[in-house]
Amino acid sequence: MKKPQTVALDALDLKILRAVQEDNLAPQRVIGESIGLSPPAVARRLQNLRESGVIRKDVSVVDGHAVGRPLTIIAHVTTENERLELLDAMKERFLRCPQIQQCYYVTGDMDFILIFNVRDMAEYTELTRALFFEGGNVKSFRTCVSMQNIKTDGPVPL
Amino acid sequence: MKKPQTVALDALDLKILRAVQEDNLAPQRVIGESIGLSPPAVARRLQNLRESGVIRKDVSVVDGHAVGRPLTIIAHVTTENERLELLDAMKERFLRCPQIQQCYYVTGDMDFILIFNVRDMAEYTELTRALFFEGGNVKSFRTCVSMQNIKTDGPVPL
DNA sequence: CGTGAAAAATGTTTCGG
DNA sequence: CCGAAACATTTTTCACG
Repeated sequence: MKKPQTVALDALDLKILRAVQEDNLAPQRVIGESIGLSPPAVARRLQNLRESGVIRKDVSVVDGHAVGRPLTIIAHVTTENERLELLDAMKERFLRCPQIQQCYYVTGDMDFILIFNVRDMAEYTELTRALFFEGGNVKSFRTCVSMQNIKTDGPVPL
Repeated sequence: MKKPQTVALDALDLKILRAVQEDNLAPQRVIGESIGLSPPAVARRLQNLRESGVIRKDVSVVDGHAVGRPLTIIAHVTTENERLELLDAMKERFLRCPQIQQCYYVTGDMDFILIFNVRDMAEYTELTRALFFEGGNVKSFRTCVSMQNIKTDGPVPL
């Protein structure tokens, strides 16, 4: 699974990507029919797209509410010190935390933006203790609770 | 595809969910072996999980860099007026915008948090014009550019 | 509810254009 | 690089414990 910066993608590849971003369990025959290509051709292109890393992975999307984790929380974290080792340590900590679904290192005065998926407020509070207070190198953080997840995991626009 | 609030999930269902959140193309035989279950048993459980909406969808995850959309931008939007119709109109606008990958309606003084996936800054600037300035009902907004996507699309913790 | 073996569908490989 | 046919795997169905 290499990661070349640019892979040549023609119009057919884009159509395939659009299709599998909606449903990657659709038979290649169905995908092929919708874009005018035979199943083997679709298979070959999909294999290339996966091996070249254009398709990073193939997953089921699980509903948080249905599995007892209804809360989405967005946290903004500003760091105390921006020394590289300290930042890397923070990234590692965020990466390891299963309740952190997404983590971005951003410009501006909020250095990290984190998106949590938790059972309830108590679980989040406990996490902030471990991650922000005892974790170190956190100057301040701000918490936003999502009242409505309007859109989640949208496809990459093509 | 119903959406009951709570579905009874036993330990085996959770193991299956953990597996397909990593790779939903893995043969049911492989999943079954890793948790001590026969392929048909895995199949039935997966079908139930999909029909009950616990598994919302099955998708390929596409690398934004590889398809010419390397920029991730987080925008915080505060609304002018919180009348329901106006908020709904905004949600609709954000939903329809393909470059908006995620949209949350949150507590606090930032009413919306948006995550964009765009080609370059010019595209984002153009979008802000259409969505925020000409769109109406936006009091102010703040832009954060992601310098590093530490973690994206993590699994729901189980 | 899980198991095991047939049947149907899907995915893969081969080969000729 | 595509497509048609042969081939291998997987998914599904069904009878049974």
